[in-house]
Amino acid sequence: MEKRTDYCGSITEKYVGQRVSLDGWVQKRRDLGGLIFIDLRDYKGIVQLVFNTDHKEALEIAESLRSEYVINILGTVRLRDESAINDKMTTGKVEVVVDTVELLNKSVTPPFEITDNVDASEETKLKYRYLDLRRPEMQKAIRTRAQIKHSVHEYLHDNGFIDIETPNLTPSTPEGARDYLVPSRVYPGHFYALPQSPQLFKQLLMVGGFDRYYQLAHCFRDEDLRGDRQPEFTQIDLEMSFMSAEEIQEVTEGLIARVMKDEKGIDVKLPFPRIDWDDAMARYGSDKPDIRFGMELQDLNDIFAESEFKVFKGTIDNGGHVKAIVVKNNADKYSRKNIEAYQEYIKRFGAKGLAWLKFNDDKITGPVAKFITAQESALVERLGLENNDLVLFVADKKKVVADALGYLRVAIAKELKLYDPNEFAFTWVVNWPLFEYDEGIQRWTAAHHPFTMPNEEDIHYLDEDPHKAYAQSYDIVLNGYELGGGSIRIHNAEIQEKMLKALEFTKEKAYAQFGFLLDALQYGCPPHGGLAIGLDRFAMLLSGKDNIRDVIAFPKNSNATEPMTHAPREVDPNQLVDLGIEVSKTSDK
RNA sequence: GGUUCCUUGGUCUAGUUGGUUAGGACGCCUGCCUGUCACGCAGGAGAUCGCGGGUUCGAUUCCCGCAGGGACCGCCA
Repeated sequence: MEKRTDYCGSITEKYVGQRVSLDGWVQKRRDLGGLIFIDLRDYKGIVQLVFNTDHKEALEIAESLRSEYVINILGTVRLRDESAINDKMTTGKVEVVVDTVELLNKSVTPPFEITDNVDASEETKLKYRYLDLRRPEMQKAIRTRAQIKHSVHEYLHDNGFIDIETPNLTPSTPEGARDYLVPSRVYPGHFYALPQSPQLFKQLLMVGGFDRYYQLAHCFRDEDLRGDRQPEFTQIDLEMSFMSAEEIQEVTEGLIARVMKDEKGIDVKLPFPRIDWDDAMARYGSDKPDIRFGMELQDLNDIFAESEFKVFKGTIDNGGHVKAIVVKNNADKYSRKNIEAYQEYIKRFGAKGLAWLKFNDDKITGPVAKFITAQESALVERLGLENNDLVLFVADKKKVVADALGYLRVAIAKELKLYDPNEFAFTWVVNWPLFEYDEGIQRWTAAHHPFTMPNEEDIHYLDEDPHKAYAQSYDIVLNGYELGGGSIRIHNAEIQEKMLKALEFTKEKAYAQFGFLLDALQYGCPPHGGLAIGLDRFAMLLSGKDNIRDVIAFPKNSNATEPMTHAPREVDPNQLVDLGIEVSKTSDK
């Protein structure tokens, strides 16, 4: 086997006349008889090889080559004839005349072609992930991810952060996401949990005197998957002592700016805009607003408070909201049928209906127009209606209005291409509520996590009316995705105990679960805070993908299984005996 | 846990009043071809129509159940 001198994708005019040795996979063979062309591929690209009767032995081997065979060749680079130039290839002006070829390995016929325009199903691609990974766009995405990690390590190292690993076998805590449990053999009936995040450990590192910690931490959450959620994922995890929320955000902005520069060549504008959580919900119907376009939600309660239109007035009288978005100059693109399809869709958020009207020739039309004639002029003025505008109303409870209109705003902007898909719009969402009400379990839970510091001026609410408190927490949002989030933590044992009490922890329960933290807070814990950025989502967005599967080498499918290795699998009964575990029949799937 | 859609050669798919030789494209195999790059030409192989049951003279097609897959809601401190 000849030592490789160059990569296929880098052979250009500069190489003309040079003798090269290339390794790669056979992309395509075009056999013209006494002349054979082979496209040879490596991760840098494809170059055309020529086999002809000048080198009969090589030609003979070339006849037997098939897709994905692995070969090494020796040959000479030459310019193609003017008529044979292929503008679609970066190597299209040249070709390599092969005199010697060695077959390094055969391949059976692959289940799908190794190309970016692959038409195989997601399932097939995952089953043959090692082939999927050979595709150029996958190579690019996984390499982008690696580059981001490299930039992160450099930036954080240069800024005095130290990389510390925290345990993966940790205690389970019932707050938050469902844990992946790992049974203990030594103590049957006892379990470790895989970390949902290194939260408590990084706080303890602050107590331990490492005032700038970071880690590319693997995290595990046993919850159902989405396009931007996998059961195991990686966080760029940061924690700092003696820093304010603003200072932590500044460091984070520097980190993001560095990655954007390294990976995309983009100089992002700093600082990123900040928006209060309350405003984000009111204006965008989302705690992770996509600010690349407008179409903000408009509150119309004052206009419709005395309306005869019962649907609106009734909602307002019951403490609900009437809000609308205006689709500018595109009313003609939306038929009654389109709008009813959207109405059907938003029912999943609990919306009972979708009222709408169109504005043309200085008047409103549509099914609800006749009910709101009294408010027409006020509405036209408030919304600044112009010809061919479409107005979509949702009247309901606050959360339903936000969910439904927040969804419609994004879906319609995407449909009408109201933003540049190559733009990267970062924003901070700050000043979150400290608590949120969980309808499912009928109690208040921590909006961020139980170790989040309330705003200074709200600390007194912890004793009086905890649910009025806002928190020193912040999310970093990119193009409508929650890229990361963090907070200033509670460093005072007294406040931490009040917080746990507000969450209805008894003192005993609090100590049983978080005793080590409560203890640590008493030994001179420095003020501290931090945040974590989802590496997978960041890589996904920088790669222009819409699923984090595409930036994870071996991801799970949407049912949290892995079609290639068939994880999770049943285990040998003896393993269960060792662990003192019995699988109940009813849970057997 | 729920809603909804899907499952036909290796891959992607067409297929309705229930009777078809289950059609196409790409891929694969054989032969021919010295300027192809979506090479071309000629020929060929390859499908128990996801599994089980039901209705029917007859089911890829209709019904029920199951399995697998996708999207979404819940869930994701």
